[in-house]
Amino acid sequence: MSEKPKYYITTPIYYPSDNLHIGHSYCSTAADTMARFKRLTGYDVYFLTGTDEHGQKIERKAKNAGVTPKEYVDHIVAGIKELWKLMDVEYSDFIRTTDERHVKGVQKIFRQLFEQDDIYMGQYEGWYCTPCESFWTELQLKDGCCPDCGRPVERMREDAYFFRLSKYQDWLIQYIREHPDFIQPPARTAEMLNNFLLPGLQDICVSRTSIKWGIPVDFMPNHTVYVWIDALSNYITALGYGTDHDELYQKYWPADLHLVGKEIVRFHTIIWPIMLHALGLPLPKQVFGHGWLVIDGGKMSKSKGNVVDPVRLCERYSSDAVRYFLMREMPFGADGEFTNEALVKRINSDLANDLGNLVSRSVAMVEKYFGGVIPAADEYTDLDRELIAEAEGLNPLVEREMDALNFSQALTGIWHLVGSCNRYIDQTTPWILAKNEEDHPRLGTVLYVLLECARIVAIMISPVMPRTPERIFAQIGVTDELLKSWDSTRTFGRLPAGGTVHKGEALFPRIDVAKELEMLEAEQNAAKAAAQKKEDEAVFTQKDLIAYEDFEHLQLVVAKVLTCEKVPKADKLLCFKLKVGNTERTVVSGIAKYYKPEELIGKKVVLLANLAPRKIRGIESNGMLLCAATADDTALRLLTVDGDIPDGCAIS
RNA sequence: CGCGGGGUGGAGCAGUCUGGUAGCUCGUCGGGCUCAUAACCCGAAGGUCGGAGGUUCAAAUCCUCCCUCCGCAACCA
Repeated sequence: MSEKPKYYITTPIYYPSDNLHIGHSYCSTAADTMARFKRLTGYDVYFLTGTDEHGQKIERKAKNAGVTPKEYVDHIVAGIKELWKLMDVEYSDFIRTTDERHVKGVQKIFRQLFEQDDIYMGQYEGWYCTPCESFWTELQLKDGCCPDCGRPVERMREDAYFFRLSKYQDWLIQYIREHPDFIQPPARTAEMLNNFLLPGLQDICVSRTSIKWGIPVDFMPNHTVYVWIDALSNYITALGYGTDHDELYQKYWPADLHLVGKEIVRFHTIIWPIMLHALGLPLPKQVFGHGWLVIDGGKMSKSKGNVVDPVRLCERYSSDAVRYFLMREMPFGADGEFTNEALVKRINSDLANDLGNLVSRSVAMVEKYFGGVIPAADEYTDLDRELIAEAEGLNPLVEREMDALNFSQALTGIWHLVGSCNRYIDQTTPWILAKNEEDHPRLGTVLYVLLECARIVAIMISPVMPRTPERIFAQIGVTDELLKSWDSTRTFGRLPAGGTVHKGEALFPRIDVAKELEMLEAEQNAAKAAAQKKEDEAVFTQKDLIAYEDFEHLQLVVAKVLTCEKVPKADKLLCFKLKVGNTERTVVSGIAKYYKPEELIGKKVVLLANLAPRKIRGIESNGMLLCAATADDTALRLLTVDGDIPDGCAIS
């Protein structure tokens, strides 16, 4: 037996803080499509997916839900596995970063990097909250105090591990330049070089003591391994790297393709290659950053209530239809707009009208004119030969496009053949041939050509649509596994005459677009309303009690906005000139997203007057304007004073 | 002047690297067919290719400047 070439493909490991949305399905569908294509074309494929379960956000979510972090993620992960089953995402392995094998692997990697001095002990400066034993960065602080308990924090240094990215910077720049295919699409290469690599890499802090929900450094257990060191390692820990059973690692590493979203290309093309190189391991052959599914021109977000649920779509339209839409509608590297209308129209025109109807009418004619028995082809005419040439040309075309991850182009090519078949029927008018006995050999040829084309199409679409091919085979009477193989599409005419066709249900029933959209919209509005309601019922958690004197420290006053303008080159900042009694002062506030400067002039607002001054974007800000905001910052309103009262008045 | 990507008939996109009749899908209008899932086939209308300038015999394509949208980065006391 000849050894099959291997192909190792991965998805990112998803963050199970919530159920996954259609964007995650997009990535996994692409990976699965590629995996299926490679299997079909003779590769020994290993397809890895999983979940990245550590970190503060999950710790906090679990706390809010009143369960342990592990219990929390177990629940979400179960849902994710169900989703992949529903969508026919057939992975070889599913790794969770809480798996024992992963934890052990990461600890070993961390230790090795430390022992060879690529990770070193350094000092991390930040703000420390003694009661909470937590370190916070400047940004995490809330009103200069601990975001958890609200108590004051103090400036402290703590020991922390750092990873020497800087040491490998020049090597990586050279590697990327010598391997132009490493980062795809090519625009991402320029982005990485210009934005991160050429300006110079900083060593990054790779351990935290403030985060408990993570992998402890085994030789210094109060330190937790930084999330990206943890997460990226999954691609090799899943293969048993560093254990006594590393057969999979030996066989499949390096990965042929890491499929990732464009937002994490950076970690996969900078930190990960440096980690691997430091460990003396080969690099993945390619990292492909795909685009996002956007809605109304923007990201999907929970709080906007516009998150598209893949489960709902698959249940309603079949996973094959959803997978087809995702792979066909937009070029893989670029962002693409997701709309219900586009989805339903694609299903109708491409799947129901073009493909489904083609199979249906072809099979119906064989039943009608030949009693369901597949006729033999007679002489081919030029018209036949033209169609046959297109069908035979599909194999190399699809192979080329799929290898370049141009899913959309591959499908376009396949559908061109479907269109040609429909045209062929009109050109050959089989229903007229059927009227004359002497035309029956010709009629048989026409129908044979159509069925054979249907067989080829069924095989071609199978990586994208795993279920539909069997339904087509059943209708056109293909039972022999050899006739379902990729190689069998290279030469036309493999379908044996004499078999029987079976007209079944419509492959893809036509959808009433207007009705469907109305229904989907109603559903979406309900979801939006639910999201809104959830927001309104924001969880309130009482912080520790404080003494009245603590409150007295805050000097709150009424201030009148004299002028207000945008801070140049900062899209969140507004700069205010405020009148406070007989004084004036400048305050900078990050609320430009929520207010136009001119609408604030003259307003009486609430100022925290005795906050220590601070330079922001070169402007000294003296105090802080009080605002109310939702937890996710989708809505924010300034506090203003009700009625007429002079500025400068104290607030208590 | 932080980095990157867009702006092409009503909608969504291709074409731009390698200048030379502006293409595809959907929609609209007209026609044809009746094998088929009111499906299929043919034809038509509809574009100063974001704007201005330049190079050229010739620019969606190359150069310069500008406008605009979207990400990333920065910024959020």
